[in-house]
Amino acid sequence: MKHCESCSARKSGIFCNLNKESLNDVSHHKVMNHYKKGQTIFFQGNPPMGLYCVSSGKIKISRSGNDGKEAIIRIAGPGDVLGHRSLFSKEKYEATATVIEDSSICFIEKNYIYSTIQSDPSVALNVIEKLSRDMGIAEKKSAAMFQKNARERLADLFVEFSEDYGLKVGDLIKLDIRLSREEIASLIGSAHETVIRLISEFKEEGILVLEGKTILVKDLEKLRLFANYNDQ
Amino acid sequence: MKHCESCSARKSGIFCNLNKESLNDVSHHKVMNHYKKGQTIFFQGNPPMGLYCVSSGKIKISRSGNDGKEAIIRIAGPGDVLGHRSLFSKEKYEATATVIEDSSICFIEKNYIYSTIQSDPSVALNVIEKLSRDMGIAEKKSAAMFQKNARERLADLFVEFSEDYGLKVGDLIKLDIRLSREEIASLIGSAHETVIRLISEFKEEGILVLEGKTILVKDLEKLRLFANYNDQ
DNA sequence: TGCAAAAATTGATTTAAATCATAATTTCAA
DNA sequence: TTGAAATTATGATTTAAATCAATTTTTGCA
Repeated sequence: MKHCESCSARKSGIFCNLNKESLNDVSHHKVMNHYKKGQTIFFQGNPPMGLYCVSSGKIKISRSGNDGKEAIIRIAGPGDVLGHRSLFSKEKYEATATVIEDSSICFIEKNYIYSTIQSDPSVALNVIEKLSRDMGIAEKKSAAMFQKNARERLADLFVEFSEDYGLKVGDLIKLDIRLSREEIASLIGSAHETVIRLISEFKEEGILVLEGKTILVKDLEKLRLFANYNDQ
Repeated sequence: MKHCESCSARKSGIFCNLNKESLNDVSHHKVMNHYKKGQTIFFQGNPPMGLYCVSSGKIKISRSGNDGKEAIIRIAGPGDVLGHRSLFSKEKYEATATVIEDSSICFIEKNYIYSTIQSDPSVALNVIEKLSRDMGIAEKKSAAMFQKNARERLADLFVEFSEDYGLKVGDLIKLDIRLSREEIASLIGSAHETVIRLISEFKEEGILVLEGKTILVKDLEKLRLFANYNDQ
């Protein structure tokens, strides 16, 4: 069994301030599961029984509309917590979590989470801080859907990906995340054909380089400019 | 000085579980201010010094895009807390809070908030629950911007207003909130002309009744249908 | 390895909603 | 009370992006 103490994802999680002893306690209350690409961790509509702590891999959190159109809320990676929102608001899951890259995810039981929050103010504060940050991101995204056009939203996403999943390859930044054009479209709220067209535009303009279907960023500054300003 | 114990807004706030003694303590650490319509409580970009607790009135929380286009994140009313998100995430305000109806708002200092959260787990849990609920609302809204058209989003908004600000007037529901068409447009992410056109369509279809510029809902069920209700 | 299914691409067409333009109505301060 | 400014309302025009359609490429599994 992998121990929390040695989990590379711990430093950014909600248990980051715990001492060795408390962390050991958490370790004994978690169960680690391994998921293959395509598997579902939880479904929209189900009741939460605890929370999930991502050790490795990538997961998409999505909501399906009544016409079947999927909207991807966010992508979660190592150190991220899943299902906490519904757990704490005492509602059913309002989104579905699907693994997009083989993942190792720890499950921690509801009761244990609540008792830890109540007994350790630092955990409570971490949860509050995390929720607040996520809230800011959600609000920003919601405003962007209205204030920015598809090109700006896509540039936004690629800037974000460069920061979160960017690997240096020569003077390029390789985006180490495999999403279909359809999924990218669901992230920025557009049709997949639009994403394809915009990607080839960015390629024409020397901002992106394509290597098969992986995307490499050639000119991050230009991308940032496109994401932030509205001049065309 | 108005005491928290007698504040009609308390029951829904983050201090709702406090005993008389603790509540008295909160009372002595707050300052109540009165704001006139149009005044600003805090500006996007400023650093938060504490949080605001709405006793009465209504406030709009908005973000301005780089082209000056305003997006209204939400409307806050009695019992709502403002500025907590930025306070807890230790970021600058990412939105501006403007009073749209004369309001009485209590300010509570940052340090006091933090010490209360750390000493009283029930307050921490209330904050966590509130943030989680708000987060769900924000995510739902963000998905709706993509999955629903302007008509559905406007119907959504009026259903929400019926629940939050609806007053029974005969067999109609009067929406007790005064927003310009422009502000309504900024709430659903559309142009104000679109809102005007949709409102008159709804009037034609016998769903809404206009009395001057106040809106009354005549057929809430039909409105719900139009909103394409998708709650869990 | 081959082949069917899925995904990506490109082009043509449509459409929802933005923008532009103008007029009517309301609001509010002098 | 009145007149200018703001808001609401309607119509015409434009446009960004969706949808539809057809082809090529990639993927994964039998």
